[in-house]
Amino acid sequence: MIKEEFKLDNQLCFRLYTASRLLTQAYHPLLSAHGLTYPQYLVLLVLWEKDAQPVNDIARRLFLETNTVTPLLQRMENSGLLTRSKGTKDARQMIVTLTAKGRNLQKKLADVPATVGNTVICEHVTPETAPVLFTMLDEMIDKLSRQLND
Amino acid sequence: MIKEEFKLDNQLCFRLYTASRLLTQAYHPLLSAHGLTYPQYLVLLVLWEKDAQPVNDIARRLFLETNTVTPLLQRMENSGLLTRSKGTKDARQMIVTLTAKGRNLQKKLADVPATVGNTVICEHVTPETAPVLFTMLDEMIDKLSRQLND
DNA sequence: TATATTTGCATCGTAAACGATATAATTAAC
DNA sequence: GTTAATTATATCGTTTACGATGCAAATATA
Repeated sequence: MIKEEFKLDNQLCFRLYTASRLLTQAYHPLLSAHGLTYPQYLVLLVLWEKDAQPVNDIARRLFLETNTVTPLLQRMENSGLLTRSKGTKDARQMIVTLTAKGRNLQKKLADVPATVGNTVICEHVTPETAPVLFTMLDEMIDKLSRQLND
Repeated sequence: MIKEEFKLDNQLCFRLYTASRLLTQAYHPLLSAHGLTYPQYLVLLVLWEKDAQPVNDIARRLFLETNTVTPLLQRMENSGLLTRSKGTKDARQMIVTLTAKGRNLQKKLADVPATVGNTVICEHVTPETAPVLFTMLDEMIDKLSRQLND
């Protein structure tokens, strides 16, 4: 008999991995209609909150490495969503700025959050219980990101 | 001002995506010491529970497509963890079977679940509260996997 | 000020993910 | 019993992720 800890049904990581992938897939039809991928959508969320950020700030906000974000931004630049230009204060930085096309996508994607939100609602995950889930995930993210940066 | 629904801090999917990635990174040193990746570890979990399964069963168990699992299994075959052989009953199937090396890894990875388990424990995520989190994630996975298969 | 270290970004290689498509084997329909 | 539809894998192309490494600019140190 297999040890309890090795059963797939007892794995938190597998659940997170699966839920993340499936929920990302739920975004797919909504985003691909506008030529976007989910990580590209995340970059837009970051820049809609605060435009004209260096690569490093975007990467840190998303808990990603710059070697993941750089090519991602290059593709978004190629599709006309943003521009990348050398920083004036610090010449090492690349400042990422939304184009009009990138800004306007916010209006076109206005119903994405609600649409996806509706697809995840179930018995124990509702607008009322979401804060509990958010707290648990936030604490884990906080602890893990600390530990991985040592 | 950005709409509330677009704020990164209000996104469930981003939390799941981040928690999943960071927790997977926590597995990395433990698994790479044995030449494994996290998805490969998941395949081992599946096969340790039940050996000699067709590709399709493994893929369904992991909520993955066969075009993801096939190359994954090919790499694991190349590293000597398993063998793939045509099914006798149904010649279309590829039956995946662990080698001695693949089976023995279970002993060598014996402390992985506990080690990773300790790294995620935080105020609101403990062995006592885990079932709540499991239920929420399971319901979401169940609902999403249904919706995506229509 | 010259040198060493750090920082910000980029490039490269490998391994997932996944949509689209192809191919062979099985099953269904006629 | 052919032909059509389905099923089980596999292949291909594109986009992430991420470790390792490189390079130029900025900062710290001698």
